[in-house]
Amino acid sequence: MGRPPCCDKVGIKKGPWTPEEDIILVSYIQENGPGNWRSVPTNTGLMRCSKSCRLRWTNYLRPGIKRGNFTPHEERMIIHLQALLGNRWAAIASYLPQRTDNDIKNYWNTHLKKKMKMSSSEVQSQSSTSNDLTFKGLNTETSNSYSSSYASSAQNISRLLEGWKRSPAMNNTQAMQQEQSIGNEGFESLISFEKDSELQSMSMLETWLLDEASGQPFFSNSFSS
DNA sequence: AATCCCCCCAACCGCCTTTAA
DNA sequence: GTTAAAGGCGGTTGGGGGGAT
Repeated sequence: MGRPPCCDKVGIKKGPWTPEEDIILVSYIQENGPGNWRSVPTNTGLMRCSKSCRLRWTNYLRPGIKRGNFTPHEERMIIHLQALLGNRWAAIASYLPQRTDNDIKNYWNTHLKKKMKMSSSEVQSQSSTSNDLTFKGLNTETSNSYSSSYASSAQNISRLLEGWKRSPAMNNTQAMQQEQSIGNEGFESLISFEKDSELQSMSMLETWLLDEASGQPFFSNSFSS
């Protein structure tokens, strides 16, 4: 079976978008809203496939997208979320509403991956004497030992959390953060699961994320002394 | 000044999931 | 319940820009 790629159709344009195409797409979405991408090429006359239109909108044209350098805070969030969720860029992006999953993925692949590698090799040469590796790496620099031990437990947690429905209830702050309706991966739900020790770790991470969002490093308060 | 090399990122590809008929 | 189409996501690529030689 299988289905032919939508962009294989004859006459479909590929490659970089022109400003004219951008204008057409943006003005169409301003009038009709995003969604029903199938009808976009037909209704706009754009020689692009629906997928390409959606991607252009979500990754580039959508309002509220922050471009340019990542802040240290964003960087830390990405590192910790990647340790928690793995390469689930869309889920990670839901915690950084101003960034697209593509941006985060690119940033990870071009900057952070390298950084992590370097710091892991540094730590490997130092870590043989350290006993409390699990949270040491969370303090300022992320270490390999942190990411492997912490990630593995966190990934188990995320597996436990699979199938969670996004919480319909959202407080004001979260609602603001979710202005593009990317989705809430379960902040509130996380906090309500306190029994399981692994889930307690999860809550700690969530607390950290919330603290990070308000500019207060959680782990430096909790673990550095 | 010319060429090479590397990095970055926008966009594409292919697979999986969801939805609708 | 089945199937086809659309939507969504993560991995990958390729072209452009900029620094190094």
